[in-house]
Amino acid sequence: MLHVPATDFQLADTLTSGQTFRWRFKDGAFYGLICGCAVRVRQADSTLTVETVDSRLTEQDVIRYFSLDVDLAPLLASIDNDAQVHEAITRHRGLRIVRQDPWECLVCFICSSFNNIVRIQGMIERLCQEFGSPLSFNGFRGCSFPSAETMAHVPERRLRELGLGFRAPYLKRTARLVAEGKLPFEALRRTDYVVTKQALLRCDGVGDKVADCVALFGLQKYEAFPVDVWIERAMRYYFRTRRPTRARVHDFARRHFGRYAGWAQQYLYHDARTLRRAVRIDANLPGQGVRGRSS
DNA sequence: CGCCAGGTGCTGA
DNA sequence: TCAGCACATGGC
Repeated sequence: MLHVPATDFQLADTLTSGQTFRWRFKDGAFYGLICGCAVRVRQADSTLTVETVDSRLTEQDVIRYFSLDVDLAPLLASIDNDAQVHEAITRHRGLRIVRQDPWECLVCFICSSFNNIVRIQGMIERLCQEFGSPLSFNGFRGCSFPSAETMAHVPERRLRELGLGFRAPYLKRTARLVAEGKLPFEALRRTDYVVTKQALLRCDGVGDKVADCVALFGLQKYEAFPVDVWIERAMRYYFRTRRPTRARVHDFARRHFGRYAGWAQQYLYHDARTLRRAVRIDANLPGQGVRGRSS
């Protein structure tokens, strides 16, 4: 059991903001994997409690995964450039971009195209149960994420049987590319955003939006600004006259928000979705109801 | 039944 | 460069 100091951090906002797909909330805690170790995580004030039976997990792993080493105040100040993003920051302050495994991140966001989050989660979970290794913990049955080598050898038909649809051939070809070492994640982590994005775009099933997600969530390219339907809607705020095409939105956002545009994107995205969801009932997620508004 | 979901690849001006 | 379309699947 690890107790990790976590100031200026909101676990629930972070794990329900759509950047990850495998965390599950149950009985007051989040169940998932950090660095391949099955964990149960909960937050009380400024302390994170991480339970695990895997002795390999260190406090440093947790700090790194949740980006607790990032000084949030100056970062948020740098993107706090208009009333809309200011509201989003105020409502969800403490939301952080996590550091995901780039391969897992790539697969998840290839699955995300033309899809909804609930179904993406199901697809990923079936993929792990079928081709990952079992990892149980406190009655929580988890699975490791299948390697690129494993997925490169799975027949496309088997992927389709998991409900992956037209993404099956994309995943298969991308897995082969990664297994052959033609997408060197660790090298990309050290290079700049433009080169990284170019490399990601060579994968099948990866366009501008997915490449930006992997660059942002998997490789910490904080300038990356993924533009999906939700962000497109939120960005109409800045486009009173011209029609906000995705290319124009992307260009504008990187100029308007600067080096940490990706963080602005995540706050805007999460805020837009929680506002929409506030009128529905969603008992699966904590703190996602009507919050911070009086009427 | 129609519409929507964290889009991408392909085609034709 | 850019609009128009097909693409699997499930929830509402």
